[in-house]
Amino acid sequence: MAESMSGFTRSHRCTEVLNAQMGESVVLMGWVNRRRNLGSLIFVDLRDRTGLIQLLFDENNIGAEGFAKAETLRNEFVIAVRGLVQKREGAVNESLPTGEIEIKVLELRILSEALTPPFPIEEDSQTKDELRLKYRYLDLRRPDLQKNIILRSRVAQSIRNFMSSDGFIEIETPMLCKSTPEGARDYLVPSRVHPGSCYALPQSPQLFKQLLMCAGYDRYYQLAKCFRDEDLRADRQPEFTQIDMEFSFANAETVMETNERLIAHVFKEILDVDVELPIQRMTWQEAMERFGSDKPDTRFGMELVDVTDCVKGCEFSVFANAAAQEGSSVRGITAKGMAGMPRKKIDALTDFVKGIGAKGLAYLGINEDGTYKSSFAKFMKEEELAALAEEMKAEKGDMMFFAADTDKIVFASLGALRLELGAQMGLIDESKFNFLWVTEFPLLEYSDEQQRWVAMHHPFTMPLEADISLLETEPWKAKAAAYDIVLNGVELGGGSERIYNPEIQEKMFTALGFTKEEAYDRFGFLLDAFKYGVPPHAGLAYGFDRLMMLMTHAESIRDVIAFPKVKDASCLMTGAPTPVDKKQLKELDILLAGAEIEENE
RNA sequence: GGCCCAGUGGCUCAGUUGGUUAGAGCGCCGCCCUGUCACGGCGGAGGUCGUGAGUUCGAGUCUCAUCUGGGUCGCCA
Repeated sequence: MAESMSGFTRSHRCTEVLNAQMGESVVLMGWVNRRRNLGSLIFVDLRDRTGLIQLLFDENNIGAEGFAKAETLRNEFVIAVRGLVQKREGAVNESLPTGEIEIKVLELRILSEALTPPFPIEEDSQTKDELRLKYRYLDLRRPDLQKNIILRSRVAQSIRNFMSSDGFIEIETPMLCKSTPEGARDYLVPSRVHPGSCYALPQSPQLFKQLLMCAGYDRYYQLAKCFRDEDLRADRQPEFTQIDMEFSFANAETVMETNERLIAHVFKEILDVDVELPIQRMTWQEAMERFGSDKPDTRFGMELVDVTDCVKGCEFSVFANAAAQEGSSVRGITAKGMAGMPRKKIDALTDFVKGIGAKGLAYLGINEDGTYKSSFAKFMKEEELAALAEEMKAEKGDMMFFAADTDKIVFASLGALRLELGAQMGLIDESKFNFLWVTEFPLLEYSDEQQRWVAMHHPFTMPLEADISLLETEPWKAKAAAYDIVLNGVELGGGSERIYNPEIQEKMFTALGFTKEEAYDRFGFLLDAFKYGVPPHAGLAYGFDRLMMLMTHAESIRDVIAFPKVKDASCLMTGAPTPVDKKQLKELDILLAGAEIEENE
């Protein structure tokens, strides 16, 4: 039987009692975290979002009736107590901030009883995600998750404070937008008033923020909800939050400089971490050559080495063929001290890179006695192997791995292998925050699916000034005035200078294979806007969830989002998405393939 | 869409080469206990092994299919 809290006003949260005087009367409310019944003494750890405090129930204080009620308390009951703050008579609990004090309870109200939870409400949950997400409201009671969610709020506040004081205006942009087939798949929202037509949920506020620049708001930012109907990953949800910003009369330099100050501000304020400024910069080309990735984890070395020249004309045809072909190469990485790696493990790594797209993995280990252990040594001369080892800077006891294929596959497989080995060998210092700007991305990339060149970033990305002329001749060689911010090998965010010159924009559309009509059909409102006076502008957007994941050292993005979705984009708690009422569909004038159709209704 | 991993009392797991009544810890229920804090002691309930089919004298264990969750490739301008 639930009791009323009438007459009770909470005086403190649990750990806030530390601010109270000894002997002071307090009123606390919260959840029963654990009870310890000693017979005629009952201890209860009361929990709220601030932590725990011990309650003492003694018949001498609370009376027979109150004590009998205390005996019925179970985990997760919601209770209110009135009592006195006192020093503990027994031992101090060193592991609690409130470990020296307790509340001598004089009055107890049971505000809400609780079923036994389906899994323990405790830190470092071992429970399967499936169950945690079904009962997310219970999962969210766990202290580590509460810590993440509360930290997220603090980070958001810190960002807002910085942006506001740096002259940015927070502006909301629409959730119901125009669908544009470029980019990720849209979530569509059918229109009732316009049968057959749909809104799209925004993949990002990109076009709106550019229009805000046209409108003269100069510096905009927003914590924007974004939606992409693509498959999920450990760091990808179908709906997520961007820290989105745009600057007028600014170039990449200004954007990067401002964001370095933002990052330093947030990391100092929230984590007391000093981010060394300026943040290191690296061109896309350099990132690929050295790390095989456009988002390198610079917390450890094991960089890629190009040995194409070294193996040209050797007898090992896999190497020789790749070395001879334009756009292909042979590259390697050296795993220090791993020459003794068992064959089984090498095979596992080979399977690993095959999963990335490589055809195989060549290895060359130098045993302590100077002999080789290798998948290809028999095809090569002793001096060729020695030259290869020297190029790789490998010594006795080291293991080298090589990939020979198109550059794209070589980079992808060695980049992934490097991360895998780095993790396996324990080379990664998890306490580090290594930021990095990756600049000068290619403007275009080839889409195998669409059989054409598409914008790597988006179609409004400005080419580097020196490359503008390439747009009409060899657009695939053009580089973009785009930049990504990378943290510990995770793409935190990206941005670019935008095209504001209609002639360049037209060339860009041409390079992408759009006719002028198609371009106007999709983006006419933006192109029109640019005719009425547009400032040069540039911007950036971060994945806020990813930022939080890294700041909290969470393993999954789900651990920093209150109500995340699972792999197939459904919500295990609410069951969304669900079939909808036929009446709703009828109003929207839509037929769904999966829905039952009954004509005579 | 492909590949990989997992699914055994409420939770987390063990379960040997297929072989009697499927185990443990925690939790839960009951009794006892005045200084516990992962309280302690005694007793108890609770699972047919995700689902379906197959192989077999016999399946938690082997095979196939399927469902659920996780990871990853494709995808994510």
